[in-house]
Amino acid sequence: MAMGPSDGTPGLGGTKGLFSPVSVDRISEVIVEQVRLLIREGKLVPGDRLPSERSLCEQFGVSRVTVREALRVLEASGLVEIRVGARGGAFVIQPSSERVGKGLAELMTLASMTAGDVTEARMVFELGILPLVVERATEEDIADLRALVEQGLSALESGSYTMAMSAAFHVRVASAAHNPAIEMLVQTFHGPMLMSLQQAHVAAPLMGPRGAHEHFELVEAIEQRDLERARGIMTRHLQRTADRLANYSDPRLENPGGEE
Amino acid sequence: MAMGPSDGTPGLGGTKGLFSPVSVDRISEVIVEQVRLLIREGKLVPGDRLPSERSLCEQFGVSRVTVREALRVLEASGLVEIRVGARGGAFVIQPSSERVGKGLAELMTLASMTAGDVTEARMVFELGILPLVVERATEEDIADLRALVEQGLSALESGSYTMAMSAAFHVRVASAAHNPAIEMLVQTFHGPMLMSLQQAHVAAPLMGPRGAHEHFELVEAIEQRDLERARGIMTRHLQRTADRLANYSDPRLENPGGEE
DNA sequence: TACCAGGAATGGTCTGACCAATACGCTCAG
DNA sequence: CTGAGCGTATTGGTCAGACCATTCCTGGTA
Repeated sequence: MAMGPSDGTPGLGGTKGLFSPVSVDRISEVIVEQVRLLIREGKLVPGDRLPSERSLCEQFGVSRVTVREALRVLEASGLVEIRVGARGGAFVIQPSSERVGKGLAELMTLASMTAGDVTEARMVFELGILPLVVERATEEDIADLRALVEQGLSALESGSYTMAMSAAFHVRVASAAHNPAIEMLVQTFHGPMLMSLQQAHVAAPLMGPRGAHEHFELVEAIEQRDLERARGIMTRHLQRTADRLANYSDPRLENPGGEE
Repeated sequence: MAMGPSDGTPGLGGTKGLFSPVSVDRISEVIVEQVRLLIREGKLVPGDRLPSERSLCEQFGVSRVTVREALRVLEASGLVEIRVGARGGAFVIQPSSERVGKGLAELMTLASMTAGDVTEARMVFELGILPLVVERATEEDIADLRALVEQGLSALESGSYTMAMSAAFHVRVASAAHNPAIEMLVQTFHGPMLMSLQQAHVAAPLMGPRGAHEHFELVEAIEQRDLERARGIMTRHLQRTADRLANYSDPRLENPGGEE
């Protein structure tokens, strides 16, 4: 008999008469908010499993549809991961820098930003963190960077160099600053960058032997803790990227085709 | 009679035998991807209205539940906005810097970042953009900033100064760089910052008359296109914030209570 | 002309069912 | 006793049809 939210018991037991806001809208949103809060408070930590959908229905006093919509939102927000089958369910996950950056990249792609905007912001940031990187890079960081350079060089020879490889290098450099916020942001920058460049099929021209060699030199400078040299190399490297990008008529990211 | 996805017609007409990937999972995800693509391609632009749920059901050949789950994901991703009532439906929205920053702030809050991490990244960025700001700030920018400073001063007198006001000032400064990517990032930084600070009830001590005066001076420096002075002021300003933050035992953002 | 009531469009929710994927445990053969 | 294999229970994914709440528009009435 489909009791709607109009009768006395809208589902969330105990809300008789003392609603806090005006919110009568969207029960699923209330559920989302509750779970979000539990996660933020640490009552739910990554790895924890939420009750099954059917169980949540009972606890919240709502139908399965509503619970499922809430779970969809939580999943889309990157807070939980849903697995099917027995012992499945919604598991709280650790929002990794990678995951976060990816979601943001999606939105940046759609925002009103030009490739030039992104490049400019990138220059500010990647140059700004160099002091930190030069100061804090560990041997492991440098070893990883060397490996990436090697990998890049051989890929370049075989003609299989991709923008993703360049992005990986820059992100790894940033991670040597040993600051999660910085790492995430650099990662974020490369998302929309990649999309734009790959769609325009300009990966190869952007990264010639010269670029690869600059990567090599940069690692060297970092290893020698030579900030000025590192800064010089990075400036040249990014500036060249910016210049080449400009030659592609600076297409808006959300419309890689360009139409002028 | 509830035809499941097991019979010959799993819903999305025309997929007989030529699936591209292995993806048979989650029909709603396919719908999300289609809409996402349409938006990215510009076939759907902000303001456009998607067909009604019932109409989408027919077009996709799926049930309303499935369509609704897809819409939930799109909504959570900040791509559409859903309005009820006649002439309602799902409307494509322009992903504003504000909206994007908010979503990211949520995730940053949960990621493993300390307030110190965020502050450090903020220093790198806000200092790095100063040259752009000093160069590009328009009269309108400066007028806005002056207004914000005024507002801050009077709020300070009446004891009603909030961190949100400080955040608004810094974001407005960043927007004077006239680069959407930069503006969004600064906005993003202030999200988790605010949460952390407000929960710790340290808004007031962080922003005394001295901080307000620094805001004033900064605007002045920008107006005079005096990069060095602006840089000096900003450095002092942020450094002081960082120092005070450190006194609060650098609590992890996701656990403002601190437990050491 | 101005206002208000009714209707139509649309999202929000409910119910109850079935299918698909998965993991656990039991049975039976070796 | 051990291992392989097959059920079976659990759980998410989907469907169908229904009703309610909100909102806008239209047409009738004062």
